[in-house]
Amino acid sequence: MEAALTLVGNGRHFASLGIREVTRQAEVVPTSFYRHFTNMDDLGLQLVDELAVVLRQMMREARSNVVQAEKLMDESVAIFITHVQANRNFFTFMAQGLAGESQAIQEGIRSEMQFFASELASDLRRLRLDEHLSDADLYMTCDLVVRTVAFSLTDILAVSPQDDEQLNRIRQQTTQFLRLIFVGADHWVSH
Amino acid sequence: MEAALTLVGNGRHFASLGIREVTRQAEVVPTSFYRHFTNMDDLGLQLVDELAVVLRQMMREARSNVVQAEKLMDESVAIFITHVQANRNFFTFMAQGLAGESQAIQEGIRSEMQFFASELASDLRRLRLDEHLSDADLYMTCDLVVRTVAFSLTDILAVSPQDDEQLNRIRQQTTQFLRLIFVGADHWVSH
DNA sequence: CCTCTATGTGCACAAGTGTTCACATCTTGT
DNA sequence: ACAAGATGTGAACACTTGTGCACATAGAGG
Repeated sequence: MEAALTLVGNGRHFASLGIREVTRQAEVVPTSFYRHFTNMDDLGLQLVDELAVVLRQMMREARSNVVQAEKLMDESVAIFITHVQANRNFFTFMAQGLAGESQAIQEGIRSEMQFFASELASDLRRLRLDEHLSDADLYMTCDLVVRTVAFSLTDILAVSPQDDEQLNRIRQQTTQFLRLIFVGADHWVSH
Repeated sequence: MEAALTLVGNGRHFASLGIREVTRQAEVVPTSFYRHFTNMDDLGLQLVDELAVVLRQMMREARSNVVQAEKLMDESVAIFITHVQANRNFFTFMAQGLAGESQAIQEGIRSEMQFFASELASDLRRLRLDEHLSDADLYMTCDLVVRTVAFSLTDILAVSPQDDEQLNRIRQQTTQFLRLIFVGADHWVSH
């Protein structure tokens, strides 16, 4: 799995990886592959499971680090970018999987994002923000937030990890997006 | 190119396609491939060029069909979904390319989206909507709109083309997203 | 009509691929 | 210490792959 991630991080697309290629990178004989996975899709699915762990760690850190609502967005986005940098290959795999060729992997990532959105909604409720929103409208807002951040993933991955200037631009842009969404949520009237 | 699109529409990922595979689908001998392209990346780039045409057609249709600002969003989203259905393979290719393995293809699609966003900004200016927004803020809003719609692409492509119920749900959801964004834009204060 | 260019073909080759099987080795619980 | 299960190995197989070459054909402009 680590070998596959390395290849993905090296510019390859997961869908184009072969068994022999992965085992070569893992410095293991091709036959060994079958001791752990039945095919590449299987490996991908297990990667999704590990991705879930990475995302939850990130969520935990965001929860404990965000103190006041004022800087909520700036800090969350900053934490997101930090985690993407620290797990670049994982997040590359995630970005690829969103439109990948395995429907199962796609669903896995998608459901992980939904989970993230509902957790975010709970958190906002707990912080007593956006109290005028119905549950459905709050969830919709969070869904849009998660999508926006997920999309900015492709921006982050497209620039070199050392290019702090560009990263800063992306960070500000993403924060602006979220700000815009929450201004919308503040003035939202259901119907 | 058509053969490649067919394979992509059949569930394959563009990055995993081989020359022989494509020529087989095109009912042509592998050697013929080299008469038109130097490698698969080259083919992909030409697909991006054609994608640009498809997108511009869609934009043109949206411009001519949207009459009053009231139903602007509903109609635009509806047109988008119609075009995705009519060019499913093209849009699947686009969704894949956003996190694909060819950096050139990625940039092509990305720049196409930017172009779309700036055209949208011009249109809104022309319709005298959101006049209180600075150019930069208006562009940011349009960028977010384009990203949101692009993301909903993955939703559309994930459901069967005949599943009208799900498609309707996606249509409504996307429209809600846009509505939320524009409510935000309405109350946006620059700083 | 005839030539030139674009496109398609058949064949060949070396290299890479997924998967199998029988056999070796390591790790772990008792 | 030892049995058992998990993991790794090497050789082998039938295919598929990308790409090069010499040759055929078709269509268009003079």
